[in-house]
Amino acid sequence: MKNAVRNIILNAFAQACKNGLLKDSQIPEMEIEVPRHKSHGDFSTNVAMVSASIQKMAPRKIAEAIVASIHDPDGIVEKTEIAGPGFINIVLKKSAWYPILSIIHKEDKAFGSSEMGQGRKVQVEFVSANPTGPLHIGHGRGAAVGDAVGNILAFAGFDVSKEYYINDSGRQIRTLGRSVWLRLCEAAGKNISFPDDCYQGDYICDIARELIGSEGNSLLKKATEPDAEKIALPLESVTEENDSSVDEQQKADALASDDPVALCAKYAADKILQGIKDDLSNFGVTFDRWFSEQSLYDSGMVQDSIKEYKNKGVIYEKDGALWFKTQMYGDEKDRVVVRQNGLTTYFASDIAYHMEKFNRGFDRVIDVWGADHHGYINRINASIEASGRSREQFDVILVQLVNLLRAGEQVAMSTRSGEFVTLKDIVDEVGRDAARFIFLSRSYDSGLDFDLEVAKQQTSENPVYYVQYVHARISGMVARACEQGILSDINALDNTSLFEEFLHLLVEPEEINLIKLLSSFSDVVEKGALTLHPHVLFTYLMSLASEFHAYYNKHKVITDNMELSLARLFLVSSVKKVIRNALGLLGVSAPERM
RNA sequence: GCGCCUGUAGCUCAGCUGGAUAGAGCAACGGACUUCUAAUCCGUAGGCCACAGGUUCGAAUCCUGUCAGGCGUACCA
Repeated sequence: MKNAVRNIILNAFAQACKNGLLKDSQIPEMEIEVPRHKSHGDFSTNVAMVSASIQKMAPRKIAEAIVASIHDPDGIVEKTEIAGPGFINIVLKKSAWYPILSIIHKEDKAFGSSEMGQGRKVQVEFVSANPTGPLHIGHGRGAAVGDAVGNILAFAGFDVSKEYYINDSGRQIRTLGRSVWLRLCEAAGKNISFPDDCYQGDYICDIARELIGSEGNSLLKKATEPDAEKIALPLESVTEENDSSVDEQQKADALASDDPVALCAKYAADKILQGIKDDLSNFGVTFDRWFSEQSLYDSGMVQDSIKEYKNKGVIYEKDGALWFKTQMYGDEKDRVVVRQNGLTTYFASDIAYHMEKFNRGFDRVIDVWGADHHGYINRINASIEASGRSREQFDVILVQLVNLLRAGEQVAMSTRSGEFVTLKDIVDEVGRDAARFIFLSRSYDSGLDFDLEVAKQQTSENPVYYVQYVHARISGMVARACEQGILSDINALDNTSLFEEFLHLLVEPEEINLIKLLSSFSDVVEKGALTLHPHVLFTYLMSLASEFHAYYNKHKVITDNMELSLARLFLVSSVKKVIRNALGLLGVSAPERM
């Protein structure tokens, strides 16, 4: 609808030029917006004001010229007015809105989608938590955001691929192996002192016990050998002993198959990763690809990319280490890619990974990170720019922290001690829908208070029910209409021509407001895709639900008046479809019954 | 010190690619169920949009500075 109005204005502008009412045919960036106040019409444009300097005319004069030249072949404009400093306000006829309802029914699950992305390939990488422990609440927010952003972009016409990057290489995996091995030695009856830098959580002990069970005696036997616990060395020590060099893959030594610590690492990482996959799947999040960091080493991609950047002169040697000239691209200082001891840094594989992403043909790459990683942005930006890609092709979504509360009281969490509330705990306690909806209720630029008690409540304090209730209510109404024979069956609503002749009976302000809101859904999706901010859909859903509840309380849909009932059923059924589509983008279900 | 995010109603936050009279939920107060689901609705009250300058026809929105909070600032991941 907004586009229809835009065309009318653009045509009027051109016509006004042709008639000599305007001097210059140039149209600057202008806006067609839905005004805050209903008294300002259905749409409003600032085109006259922004053209003032080009036309060298007073805004109101320009507005008059445009309004005088408006041609409205479809007869959708009720009236126009010039207001304030030069706004052109446009009021549409009620009849202009009705066709939206048929469009919603015809397009159904595709209503609101667009071709904005023109099929461009976009990758959204999110969660990507290290497989060294279960997902916690922060990962949950990242998962909800990444998944929703991906859904929205896909709906807006991008070719989206969702990806999880598995950090299955390097130091932290070695540490995981050490942690498990030490717990295993402990279980074998040894008295060990568990280092601070190892993973403290109970799940490590569980894995150690499992490992004893599945691997039988061989591991247990090794664990009882004298000094068994002493082989639990950090990655640096292992590689130093083996006189590792830059060209060697750091993982090869650390995960040698005859090393019990390496065996523990492999087992534990697989186990934990499987848990992560299960938790995400329970949370309704699926990925198109799980990408292994180790595979970048195995394929030689890491070394290749280092070589390539060396050739370009952006990687250089200093103090026995290799540095990337990130400072040249706006970072505070240059960053190390390969350390003195020959081990690559995390940055090295990230350079390779991002290079690989673009090599796979993505036009655009979006990373979703926890806000505590923001210091990393400049680095990755530098590597992408140095490879000749445009900065526009890469976005980082920084998701701010989640503050977990229970009935207003902060829940103490410490990853260090291993005492934290996992995503699984939260989903088990409050449910998937409530969790996802709350995660997406606010802009990820802001910190989020997540109160477990509120999320669990089935009251108006909990927004997810407010919206889902609309969907369930309408389902109930449609079912009743079928029982009463007003509709032959649920599918009767798909036959739009049966209803169109009665739509003129929809004259109540609440009805027109609802239709207007429905018609703006595609604008909301577009805004979400443009800004990469899913919470705009949350806000939209809340206003749509609110408008519906108000309507419901004031007017009966099913009445003795058959024709009016049909028209209203067609309206509420449209609301139902849009609610379902919008909730779907956020990964929240739309129940038929509550 | 430097960098990123945030500062809007009592609380939690929308609004920020500049627009006309500042929005919602919760909390508070007063109302509405012989009714298609009261998990709902209607009404009242609540604001120097952190502060100070600037840009312009117009600033919560953009720029600069100040203050406050969170996070970051490794040859860690």
